[in-house]
Amino acid sequence: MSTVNLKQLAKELNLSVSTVSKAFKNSYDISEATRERILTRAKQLNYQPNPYAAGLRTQRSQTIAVVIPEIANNFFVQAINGIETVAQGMGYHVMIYLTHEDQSKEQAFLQHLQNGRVDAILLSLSSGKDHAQQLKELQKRDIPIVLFDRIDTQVDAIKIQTDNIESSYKATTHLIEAGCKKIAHLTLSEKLAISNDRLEGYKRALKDAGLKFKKELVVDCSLTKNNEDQIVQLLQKLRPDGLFSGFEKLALQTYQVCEKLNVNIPNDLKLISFSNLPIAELLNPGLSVVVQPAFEIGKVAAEMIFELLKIKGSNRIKTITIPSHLIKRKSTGN
Amino acid sequence: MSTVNLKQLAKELNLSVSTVSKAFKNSYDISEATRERILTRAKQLNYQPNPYAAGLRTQRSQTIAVVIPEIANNFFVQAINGIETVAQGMGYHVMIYLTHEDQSKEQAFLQHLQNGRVDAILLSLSSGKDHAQQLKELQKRDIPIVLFDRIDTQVDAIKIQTDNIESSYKATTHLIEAGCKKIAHLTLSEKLAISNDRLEGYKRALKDAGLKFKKELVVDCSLTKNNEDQIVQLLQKLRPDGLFSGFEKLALQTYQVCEKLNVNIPNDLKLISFSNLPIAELLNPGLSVVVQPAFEIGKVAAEMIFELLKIKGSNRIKTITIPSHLIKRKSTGN
DNA sequence: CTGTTAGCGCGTTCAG
DNA sequence: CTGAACGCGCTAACAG
Repeated sequence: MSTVNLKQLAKELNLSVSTVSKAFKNSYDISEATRERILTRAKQLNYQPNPYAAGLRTQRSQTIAVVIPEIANNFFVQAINGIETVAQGMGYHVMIYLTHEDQSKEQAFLQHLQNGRVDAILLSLSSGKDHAQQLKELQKRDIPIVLFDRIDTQVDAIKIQTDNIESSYKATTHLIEAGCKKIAHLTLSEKLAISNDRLEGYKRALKDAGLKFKKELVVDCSLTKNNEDQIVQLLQKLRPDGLFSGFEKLALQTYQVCEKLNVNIPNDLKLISFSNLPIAELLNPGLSVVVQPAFEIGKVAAEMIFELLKIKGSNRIKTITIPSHLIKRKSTGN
Repeated sequence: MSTVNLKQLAKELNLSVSTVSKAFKNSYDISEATRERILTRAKQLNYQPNPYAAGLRTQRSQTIAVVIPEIANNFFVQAINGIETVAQGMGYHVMIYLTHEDQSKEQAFLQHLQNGRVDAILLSLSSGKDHAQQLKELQKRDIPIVLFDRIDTQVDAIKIQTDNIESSYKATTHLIEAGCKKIAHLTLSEKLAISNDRLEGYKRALKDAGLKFKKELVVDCSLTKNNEDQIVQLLQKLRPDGLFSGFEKLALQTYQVCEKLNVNIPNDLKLISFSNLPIAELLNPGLSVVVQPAFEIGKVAAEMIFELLKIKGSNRIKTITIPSHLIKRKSTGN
């Protein structure tokens, strides 16, 4: 705790608290001379106004919360980067809450954060069941929420996402063009819009290419914790020649499985995945990737938050979509 | 802001504020009956005590700050994970501040954070010049600081790090055992203890193996932003057969350069690096890695913070070292 | 231009 | 067992 406070500083200067206080805010209303004097002494004593006391008065914490499923995920890392950049520019502070894909924890956070600790919440949903109900509760309060990436279509809130359907369509088409006839798809929870959209893009691409959609080629990896087994099953029993993973983590697990099973990438299996691994296109031989504009999404989401904080109330619902980037890898392509 | 406050809740119940307040803290001193009544009604109205008002009274924010150079770095991500885990368990909140390797920004944060916004600071230094002076200033205040990973030997504070010298020794020795005769080393700022230690381990390994240390084989990548050029120079002019990178980012850049220059890893160049990339040993063919116990370091650092917060004042300086893990890659090894 | 006063929402003596 | 009253550090009328 800052040891010197407003009262002490005022006494030092033989001024009243309000005068000193105003010297920091209203540049007018205070003579330049005394203002100078106050600021100098304040610097000397290293006076730091207590933000919470100020916030108590102004009803603002200058803080936003970022609630995300996990942080060991390059998408979220880059998103945080974007968020933090914007927040820093606005003089705001960023709190991080990790739900670890635990929906009850997510709910607890959101509930708790209604207490005024933060002015707004940036939320990316955990892969649990429908969040609509719980989010509607929060909509009633006046604390703004912006959903990003892992959104829920049912909820009326601002949403920032990427073009999941289109990107998935392109990714799947990429595999088809590379000669794949039997393309598997790895996905997370069916309850997430993001999963459904990616599945949808995959389906459409198959359809447009005249390939049949087979349900058994789609593996939902959210239910069990042991996704590896599911992937092993998929590869061994169905022997797909292409695989489109909707999520980086699942692609990485696929790599591991392939190594174990002696499945050669890209000869035996061509792989493409959503991923924000640093220079993924370099490190992953044979892996084409769909790179989400994570930093941008974070940035835009944060900007929306600050817009909302200014125009409190004008909560026109809108969804912003920022396209992803498909990076093709030669070795997959032939 | 939580719409219902203590006063309103008290009025609802025909009780005084203090009674209600005590119902939440002192389980004694309040009859079980009224306590029950209060808690139920509180839940109904979704009463959330304002943490800042409470903190104003108790002089605690229940918040810790994590000040780090960057977040697009797997070490820091995992460290945050560890920190957040511990903090969450303690009911604490975590604020993130990214200095982007900008020392003036770092200083500004540390300065600013003296205002009571956080109870303690977890700090990993940016790669600037000596931090000793600036940190000593902060030592005078009563806000605890724990340094982790990127520490400064000059400062009297608790420090959590890994066994940089030993790990680097092992890593370099690994290259030597793989037959390398001319081993380069990539490092960051000389001002960071971590860089020096890693360099030191490298030197010792060379010495013990009877290899001469050559200054030109060591590239300090902190000064210029275009590290790639430096690496290109190194590889083209000196043609090392082994390379030990002290930092993940530099190893990744080396990969890129090698691809451009058509240098084959591991045939032409054997590579080993500190890295916390997810399953780095899988994704990076030919790359042996030194994996830092990032999560553990974060956890221990956070635990130290909470110990400090309890035993305020007893700031016995100590350094905790947690060993890294060397993962050898067959392809490097022969 | 400066000072007085009254809260922001909560915790905490101290009476009763 | 309960309530009245004060103060945490600061802002914002309102006076002067």
